[in-house]
Amino acid sequence: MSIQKQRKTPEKEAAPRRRLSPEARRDEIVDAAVTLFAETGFDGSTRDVARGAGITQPLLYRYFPNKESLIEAVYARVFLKSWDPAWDETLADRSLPVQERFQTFYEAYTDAIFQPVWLRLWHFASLRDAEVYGWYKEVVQEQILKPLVRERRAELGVNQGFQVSAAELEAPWLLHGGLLNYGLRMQVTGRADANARAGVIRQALDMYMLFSQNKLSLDK
Amino acid sequence: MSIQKQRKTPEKEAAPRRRLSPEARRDEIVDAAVTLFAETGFDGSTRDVARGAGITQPLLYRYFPNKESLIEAVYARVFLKSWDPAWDETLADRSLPVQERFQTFYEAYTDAIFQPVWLRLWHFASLRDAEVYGWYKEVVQEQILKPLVRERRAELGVNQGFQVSAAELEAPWLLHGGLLNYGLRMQVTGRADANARAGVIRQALDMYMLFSQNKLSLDK
DNA sequence: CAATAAAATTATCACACGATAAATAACTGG
DNA sequence: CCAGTTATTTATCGTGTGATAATTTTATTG
Repeated sequence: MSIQKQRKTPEKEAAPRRRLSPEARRDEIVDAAVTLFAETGFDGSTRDVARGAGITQPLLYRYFPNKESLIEAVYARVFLKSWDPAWDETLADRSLPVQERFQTFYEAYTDAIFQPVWLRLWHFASLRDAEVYGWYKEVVQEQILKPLVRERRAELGVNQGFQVSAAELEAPWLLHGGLLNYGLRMQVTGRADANARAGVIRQALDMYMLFSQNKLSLDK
Repeated sequence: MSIQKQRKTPEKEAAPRRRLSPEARRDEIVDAAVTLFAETGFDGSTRDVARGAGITQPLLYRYFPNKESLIEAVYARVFLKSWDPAWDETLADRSLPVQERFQTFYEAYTDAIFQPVWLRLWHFASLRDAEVYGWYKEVVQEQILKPLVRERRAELGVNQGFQVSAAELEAPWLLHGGLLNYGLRMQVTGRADANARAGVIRQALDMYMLFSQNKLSLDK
């Protein structure tokens, strides 16, 4: 729909540039593929990818044996780089309240993933093979939700060891899923307000803090 | 992947049946399209739809002017019938506590939509045009979330009139979105346990009841 | 039972797609 | 500045797709 026939200059059609290093060219192809696939899904054509990268379509096959391997390169580009190692430290910093730490984290995290490219590619990928979803589920659970439960326990003075049960993860999953769904809703309806986002995150954390306090005081 | 070359009987290939009423044939085509598109997305071919319906591909064009109109028929079939009018009464029955009413409702509702066909088609549709998503958002907000806020207010003895502000909808949206996300997670990972589902719904409603009580008592 | 309306099939078109082979042009080392 | 390497393009193949026209088959009815 928004892809056009490539008309860089109205007159001269010929593209002047050529002969990049293999690494640079490969990067450009993946860039173009990310952009296209985020719009159209993975059924976007290799010709359109090539057009986006400013090359001819057969050249693509010098860098990727087939379309599937290009798709895998797109996965790697978008999903693997979406976790910032600094976040682990943010979450573990016990000089601040849990709510404050996770507020900071979730604002940064959603800043990274609440973007059309990430959200749409993630959905397209989840629908086409369960592996990507399984990988994402694992990351969220181990890097975000389990730390949340453990840190909250510590804050409330309850020591149940390092293990986190599936039952304890349900509430965090509900809120994390709610935030993800919020991101999709904002993206589809076109609105994307950072202030409102911070408010929703705050409310989600409010709910968890209240719930966990209530739950743990009842268990005593 | 699971679509095969149609081999009803190993020997006799010819399909004996023909000549249905236009309404019946149309229904069969839409059925087949729903099944196929839920698997492959809307890029599933008209030939595979026809094969699933046991007819030849050009016949499809006697009932639908083009593929797009077939897709719209699929929307109508799957999404429009997904609301049971009896649910409105369930939600309004003030002889029961709000939590109990919405527990009953959400178990029935998720029973209807936590199915591969609904969830996958909904995601495919949301990704391909925002209109479907907008329609769904409206239904959820007006039929489920606003009633939830109003009924909860009444239960807590707070009267703020009929209007429900966007701010008040945030918490319900978080939990509803969390449930939707839970459905997707269960579907992708292959697990679908009705007991576990009821438990998650209960927990979501617990969280909302606790949160709304806390919020409204602070506002007083 | 022949005549007729229309449901269904056969045959086919034009085009877009993924992929391959051969030809060309740009950079590099001597 | 020439030769060799290789990045890039041109040309093309086979297949699958959405869609249309012409033909055949089925059921109904006078």
